[in-house]
Amino acid sequence: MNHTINPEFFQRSTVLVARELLGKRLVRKIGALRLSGIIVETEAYQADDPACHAYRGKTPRNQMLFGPVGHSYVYFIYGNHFCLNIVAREPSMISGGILIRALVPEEGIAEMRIARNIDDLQQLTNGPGKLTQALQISRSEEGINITQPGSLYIEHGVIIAPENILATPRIGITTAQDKLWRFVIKK
DNA sequence: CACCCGATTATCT
DNA sequence: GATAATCGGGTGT
Repeated sequence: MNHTINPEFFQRSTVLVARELLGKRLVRKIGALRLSGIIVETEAYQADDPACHAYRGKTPRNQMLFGPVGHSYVYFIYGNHFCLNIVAREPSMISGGILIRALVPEEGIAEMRIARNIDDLQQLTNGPGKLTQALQISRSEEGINITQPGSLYIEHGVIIAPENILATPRIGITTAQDKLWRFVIKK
């Protein structure tokens, strides 16, 4: 499965889309170079959720979360790292997005090792800031429509059986820890 | 305009 | 397993 995803896919419950993004392939094209990996960890953030950037209203930084679904939202955190989100929400929700937390590298592994300055395959894209570094994603990759082929998009990838998906509290936040909105593929 | 803190990572032990 | 590093944005003065 290597074709892109319908925009309607992202116009559903943010939590549902976060779960269904597992197994999809994230593709980054830089000229003739193609880098990709299978999404194996996501987190959902939506408007009525204190942990969501958009919870306290629209600002220049988070406005993408209120914008069209199926587009990228990139933010800078801890003074060092970029994190990649995909805008997704049901029509009744004002904002929402899904943090892509980890990939299993597929194509362009040699290029990723150079970008990361590290050899260990396990460490290449196993964190939100790590995968953006490996795929060379920064603020200039914000606002891209990831439902059509371009410099950044998502393909169908592989099917993940429901029994292989684990739901847990989200990482690195202090509120709403009762919400099991982090999804990972069991190893 | 100053202060505070964060959806993290690398680099130790 | 623990901790320092690091700086842009949000919030309030």
